[in-house]
Order: sequence, then C-alpha cells, then structure tokens
Amino acid sequence: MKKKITLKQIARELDVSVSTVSKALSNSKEISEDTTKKIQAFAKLYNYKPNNIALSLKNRKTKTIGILIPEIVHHFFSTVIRGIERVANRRGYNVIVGLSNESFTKEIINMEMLANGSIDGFILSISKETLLKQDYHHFNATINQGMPIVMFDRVVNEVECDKVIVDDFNGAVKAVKKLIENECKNIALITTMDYVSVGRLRTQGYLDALQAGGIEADSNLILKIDDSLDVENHIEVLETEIAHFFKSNPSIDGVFAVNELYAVTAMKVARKLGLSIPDDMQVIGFTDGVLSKHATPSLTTVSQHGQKMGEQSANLLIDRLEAEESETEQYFTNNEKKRDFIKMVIETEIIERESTK
Amino acid sequence: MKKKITLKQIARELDVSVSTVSKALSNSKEISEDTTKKIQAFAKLYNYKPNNIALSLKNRKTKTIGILIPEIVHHFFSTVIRGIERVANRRGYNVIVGLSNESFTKEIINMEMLANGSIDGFILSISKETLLKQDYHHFNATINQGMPIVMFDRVVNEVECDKVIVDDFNGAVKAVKKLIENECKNIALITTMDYVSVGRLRTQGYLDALQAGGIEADSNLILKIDDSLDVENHIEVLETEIAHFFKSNPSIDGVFAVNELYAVTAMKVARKLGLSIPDDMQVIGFTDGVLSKHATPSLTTVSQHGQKMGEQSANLLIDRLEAEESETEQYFTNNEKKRDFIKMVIETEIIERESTK
DNA sequence: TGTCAACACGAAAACGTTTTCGTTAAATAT
DNA sequence: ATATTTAACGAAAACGTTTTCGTGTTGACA
Repeated sequence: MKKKITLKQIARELDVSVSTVSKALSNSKEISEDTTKKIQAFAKLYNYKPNNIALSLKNRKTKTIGILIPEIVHHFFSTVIRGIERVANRRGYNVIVGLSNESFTKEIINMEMLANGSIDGFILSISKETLLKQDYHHFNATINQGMPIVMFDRVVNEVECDKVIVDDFNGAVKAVKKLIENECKNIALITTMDYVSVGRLRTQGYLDALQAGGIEADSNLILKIDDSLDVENHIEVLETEIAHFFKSNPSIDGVFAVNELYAVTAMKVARKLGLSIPDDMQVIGFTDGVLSKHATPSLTTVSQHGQKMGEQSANLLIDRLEAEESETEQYFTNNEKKRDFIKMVIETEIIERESTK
Repeated sequence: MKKKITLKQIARELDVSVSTVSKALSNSKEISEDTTKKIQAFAKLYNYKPNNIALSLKNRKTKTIGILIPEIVHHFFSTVIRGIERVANRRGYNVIVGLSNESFTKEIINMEMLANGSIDGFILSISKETLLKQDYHHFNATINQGMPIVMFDRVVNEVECDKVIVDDFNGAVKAVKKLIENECKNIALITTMDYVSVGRLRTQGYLDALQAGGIEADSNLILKIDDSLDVENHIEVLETEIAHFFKSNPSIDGVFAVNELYAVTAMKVARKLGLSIPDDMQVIGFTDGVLSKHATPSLTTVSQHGQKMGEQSANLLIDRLEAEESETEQYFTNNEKKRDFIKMVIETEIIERESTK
C-alpha cells in the first residue's frame, strides 16, 4: 500500500529542501533546470498530487460549495444539483450536499457543520419548517461571517443575498390563460398551504389570470393541500381529498396544479370518476418532471428549468467568490465595488402534451 | 462583517497562549477553573467553532465521504444518496458528491479530484462507459493509496472492496415466477445491453425462472435496448422499438422489464395497441420508483431498496474507516485483523400493484 | 531553609503547502 | 583585486488546530 507522497518525502529522497521541491514543481525559474527535471520526474513517478486540505488551509478557501436542500429524492432538486455540479466542476469546484429534510433544526445543524471552514459558499433552498417559522437568523448569521449564499426557488425577502427563482407568478398566469383559451369555464386550483412562497405566487398568478380573462374567482374551486406531512407516503389521503373536491364541484373542466404530483393524481382521480382527459377536463401542472413526461395521458406542464437554475446559481456564487478574491487583493485601491445582490428570474414556458386540447 | 474567530485571536484578546485556549475549551484540568470559565464565556460570546480544515489537516482525516455516481436525476441513485447522507450525518460525516455522467473520463477526473485529501473514502457505482471498457485501474489505484471504497449496485469482481448489491438474479426470478403463476404463457423480457452487470443478472434470472417453470425460452421474446444514448431524451425511439417488438410477437401476455421506465413505456405502448393491462398483458418492472407508483395503471415492481443500500454502504465504509483508526493506534500489538471484504446482498421483494392480476 | 510535588500555563512541533526572505557561491563589473 | 550582481537554493513563517513537553511559581514537608 503506497500512501500518498508529500513534498517533504520527495525532499528527503532527493536531498533537497521542501521549498526547492515546491518551486521546482511550479516551474519556478529560481531553480536550475537540472534539479527541476529531476524533481519533476520523481514526482511524476510517485504520482505526486498536492494535498487539497493543506492547500485549503493555506489559501483560506476550499474550492468547494455547499448545497443545502430540503430533499434529494425529488426530480426538481436533483436537477438543480446536476446543474450546480456541472458548472462547479467546470470552474474547478467541488460540491458537498446537505439535506435538511424540510426540518428547521437539521437545516441549522447542517449549515453550522459546513460553515466552519468546509466550504466557500452556500447554494440553498429553504426548508418548509423554516418558512413556516419565518426564522432566518442562521442565514443572516453565516452571511455576516462573510460566507456568501445564493438562494434558489424557495427564497425570502428577509435575507439579503443573490437569488435565482423561476417566474412562478407568470408561469401560473400562462397556464391558466391557456386553460381559458381552451375554453375551460370552471378552472380549479390545487395548491399547497400559503407559507411556501412559490405556492403563494402561483396561486396569485391563478387569480390574476382568471380576472384578466373575465372570470370571477370562486373560492370553492381552490383546494389547499396540507403538505406538512410528506405526501409521497400519503397518496391515498391526497386522492380522497381530490376525489371529494371533484365530486363537490362537478362543474370543473380545467385544473391547474402547483406541482406535478398533484396534477397527475388529479388526472388519475378524474379518470376513476369516469371523466376523460382532456375532453371532459384539462389539466396543467407546474414543474416538468418524469411524471409529467411518462404519465398517461402525458401532462401539459409549466417548465421549471431546474438545471438552468442550478447553473445560474453556481455561476452567481462563484462569480461572487472570485470577485471577493480580487477585491481583497486590490485592497489598497478604493475600488469598493461590492456587487449588488442579484435576483435572477428564469422564464417559464408551457410544454404542451396530451392533458390539454 | 464578523469573520470567524480563531484560537489565536481569542488568545490575544484574553492575553493567554493559544495552547491555554485550546485546553480550556476542551475542559482540560490543566487549566484553572477561573481561566477556563473566562475563556469559554468569551468563546461562546464570539461563537467560536474550530476550523474544520485545520482539524482535517491535523488529524489526517476529513470526516467526509465521497459519493461518485453516474447520474443524479435518477430516482434510484438519489434514494441511495439519501440513505448515505442519513447515516453519514448521524455518524458525524459529510458527503461530497461527484457525477460521472456515465463517462469513464469524468469518473477518473472526479476520483482524482477527491482522492487528494478531500475525503476519507468512496462510495460509488460504476459508470456504463467504464463497465464497457472494463478498465478499473483507477479504482485499484485509489484503494492502493489506502483509501477504502464501497461499491454499490454496479459492482465488479475485478476490484477488491466492500460491495452492496441487490439480489438482481433472485429479484428477476421472483418477478417471472409471479407472471408464470398468473398464467402468462409467453413472457417477454425487455432489457439492456449485456455489459451492465445488473442487466445481465436480471436476464439470467428471467431465463432460469422460465426454465424452472417448464417454459422454453424464446429469443424472439427478448428485446435488448441499446441504452448507450440516454433514453430519457429518446422516448420515441424506445416506444417505436417496443411497438415493433409487440407487433411482431402478438402472443406476448406478460412482460418483465429490467427498469421501470421500460416497464411503463411498455404499458403505454400496449395500451396504444389496444391491449388492456393487466387483462391482456401483465407487466412487472425492476426498481420501485415514482413512475411505478403513479403510473396508470400503477406498476407491479421488484423493489430495489435504494435507501437501504445507501445506509448499508455508508455503514460499511465508516466501520472500515474507524477500524483502520483503532488499528493504527494499536499498531504495536500484533492485532492484524484486517476485516475481509464484505459483499452485502439486499433482498428484493415484489410490490404488487395494478399491472398484474 | 532546602527539596519536591502540584499547579497553571506557555513554547514548540506537527499536519502539508506556498512564499518571502535570506544566504552562499560563482560570475561579472570596476 | 575588489565590489557587486546573479544564480540556486534553504530557512522560516503562515494557515488553525492539538498535544507533548517544558518551566516557573506556589505550597507542603522534612
């Protein structure tokens, strides 16, 4: 078992000093051509690679970014990670992920675990419990310690940082408009509780689109699902709620759901009730994931562009990190151009499939 | 902006030495009660937390495990990550993830990037390209450098390390047996190319189960999909292949597919061809993911227990890491009990849903 | 009063780098 | 021949910890 070799060992073997080895490997012209060749050959032979941890300590940066998300078994979030990893990798960074599991406490623990030097900055999406509590002190605390944060999707005004969001409001508007154009007269909304900001925005879009279309909103046509308990394991509850909803409102001929699970479940329930999709009822969901693509009928959705969100987030974060860097270098200049915080909005579009006419 | 405080700063402020601060914070009885109180109070006030990187360098271990998988937007893999993160977190470890994107080169680059001190060990699943090339030198190289690896799902005999796999063979046997019991006479197999070991094992299970059931295997009833190009974006190709397959073999009344996407697509195609599921054709897939659960009709599957695989993998790795640790401590004893490599097999079970009778 | 243990703390090394600042010897300039 | 530059290298500090090994002061004891 050949343990990884260090500068010190190379130095000892070749009977030179550590500094000489280091310089030779970086092709410093302080070192003679002969010794440089010799050292480089030896290093190559033993497959020397500088130790990342030592570099991190010396440079006071880890070239690692921390991702903190509520859940990973989730098409949208994993898509975002893919996007982050893509640009991180391209720009020489690693990613370390923490899962909050929608829990306030786990979110804090994870942040503290990572904020102690392990990473250079965060990309995160807020957990439901945190949104419910409206307690954002941990975010502000880490920002105050000089660690930049980029928030995506579930963001909040109370924290000042770069943000990447999807245009939830307009996405919803587009979806509902489409249903109106397709001559739906009684358009229902299936949404979550209000505290998740994206749900609120999508609801607002629904209402505005109705008004713009000259349709009066009917609160009976809005179904709010309590997703505090994870829905994945309570499909039956979801199904019965929707079934009851449809039965009490037989006039419904169009449904806009704020996520694809609700939409697909709605289709399933509708068909059990003998309704044909899209003939008797048209359905549009938010978030374009696997379910939408492979459901029968396949689901018309508002695309959420998770990967793009991830890429943008990573670019924002790394840009800021590297700006900081050159900023401290030019500390003597009065070049105090702290970049303002950016709120990047990703446009949505409707992907038409079989669940609409 | 309050940057994180260090031992040195505390020492300077309180006019003691760094060593005193360190000892006081770890409640060493070398330090008087008075100064201990004072230092701890100060540390708490400034929210001192030891720097992880410095600790890593000193202890020569990072308390971080590296995950290297082919793809993250994938229900099975993300489930595994969730499992790993769960026990890693519980046992005081972080996880850093790299994606190979099914590419040999990216797999190597990622490994080298992480193997230089960033992590204590790997949990990984081999990329398709690597399996195709059958070039495993990078795995053996990192193992030789003293970095333990745990492989899951896509494993290979050529590398000596701990492994966690699902009982692919028996899973397939169970599925096909079930179809036979349900009186299917012409059972088709939809599988991948042979080089992915799991596909091969599942195929073998299919063949064995047929034989055990007294049914002669018919090579016409086996459809091999070339998944070298990612299927997600070539659904149409997949659909037409399956449609052609079904049309040329109208006798098929049962289908076993080696993943859920193939299974769900098969159902979709069958229905387009006017077949009713499960009456005219029964379908069972491998891997219990979102699609299986939410398809209509919902799909009977062989569960793959991704989360459990992740948990077991993490436990195996951490056990080995901590065994190594105590081993080097007791270096003077002749206690050379290197644990043998373990191959852990997770049992599968059939989850019955609507696609079978 | 002199010896020794206990107490409370500091100095320094170590982890693996990079970089600044010597230092020595040879080469060049005066 | 002397002064000065240059080439080639080493020593040491620094990043933030922990830990081993002093070291000085106090008090007890003979």
